[in-house]
Amino acid sequence: MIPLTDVQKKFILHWGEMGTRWGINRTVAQIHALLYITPRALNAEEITDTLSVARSNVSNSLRELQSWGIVKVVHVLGDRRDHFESMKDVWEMFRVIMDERKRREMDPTLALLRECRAEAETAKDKDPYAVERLKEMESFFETTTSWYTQLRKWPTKAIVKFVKLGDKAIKLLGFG
Amino acid sequence: MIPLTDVQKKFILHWGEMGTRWGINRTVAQIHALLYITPRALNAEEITDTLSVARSNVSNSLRELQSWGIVKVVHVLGDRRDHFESMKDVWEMFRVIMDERKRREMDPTLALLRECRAEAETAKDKDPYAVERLKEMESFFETTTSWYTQLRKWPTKAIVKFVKLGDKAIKLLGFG
DNA sequence: TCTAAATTTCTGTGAATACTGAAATAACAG
DNA sequence: CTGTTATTTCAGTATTCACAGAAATTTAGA
Repeated sequence: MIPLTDVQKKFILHWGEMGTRWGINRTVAQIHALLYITPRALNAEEITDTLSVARSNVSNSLRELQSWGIVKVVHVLGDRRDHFESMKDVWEMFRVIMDERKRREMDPTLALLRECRAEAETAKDKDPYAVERLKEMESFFETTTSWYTQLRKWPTKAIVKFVKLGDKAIKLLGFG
Repeated sequence: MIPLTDVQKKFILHWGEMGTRWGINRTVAQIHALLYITPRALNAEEITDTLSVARSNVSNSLRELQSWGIVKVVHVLGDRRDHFESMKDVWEMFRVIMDERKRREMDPTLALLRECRAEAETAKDKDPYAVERLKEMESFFETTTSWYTQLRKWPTKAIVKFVKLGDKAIKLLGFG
């Protein structure tokens, strides 16, 4: 059992709430926060005791976090148990999360929109308005996902620089 | 009751599922999809019948959508009832949604991170590791929210152009 | 001011989800 | 091979969330 400072508790609780608002299980998010804010890798029982949740719940939540790719198993010499640690580079972490969400949610949505539009265009009971709306939605998802694909290749430093440019970037790139 | 084509049904159902994955109530998302794909404004009863959900559910969901700012009340001459229509410009719609999520979730998170860091730095039981992690998280949220604030001012066309530049933008801006 | 329509509020119910604890399985040391 | 520890699976339970339907309130025309 890891003794938590008030600050750590506050952070973990908030992260859990944030999770729920973005469709991520509260415990999953809390475990992630705990591993992120803790200097060393923890084993499942330490997590169980620290957060007061069932061992099996921890097991499943850890699997979930691993499937996202933001938590990894590590081993400690002389200890049979699995230990878990979170990715620590925040930028990389959110890149990984975004990649997953793109793969799991954006890509299928784009596929569905294309499918819908194709069907709407060939259907007997024509609905030109729906076709139009679907087209626009499709084009939005196309543009943003492709944008993300480009942007994710940028090194963190380039992004930070780009941000600092602010409005100036529009002019520099020649989009008046 | 609005007769829905298969395509419309498919789109509405998918949108509902997408909603749940992003922490948005299924019915709320479905109503939004319905209003988006429908050419004219609908009254609450039409929505009730079309989606087969309770009148009260529609009422609450519509209030939620209005609080987000993506659905508006309109009136039809000679009809007392409120009619509802969705914003149709997809880019503007997502800008509005992002603004709200920033306001509701990002800004408070950033505030909490600052608070945590301040407390962690002055606490008796020093935890330099936590301070470090909180700092990095804070800086990430600062950078991304400020980035978003800049970017949301860009006209849609500029964003599309920017996307099409792809990797070239890095060179053009001089971030090698 | 009265009445009827429209809308919202509220409370109980149902469904989905999260969670626990026991049992089963796997991994390992002796 | 055997006993022990670690981990996962699974079935039942609890909690949360979504929803329906009734009741209350508001709105506006007569």
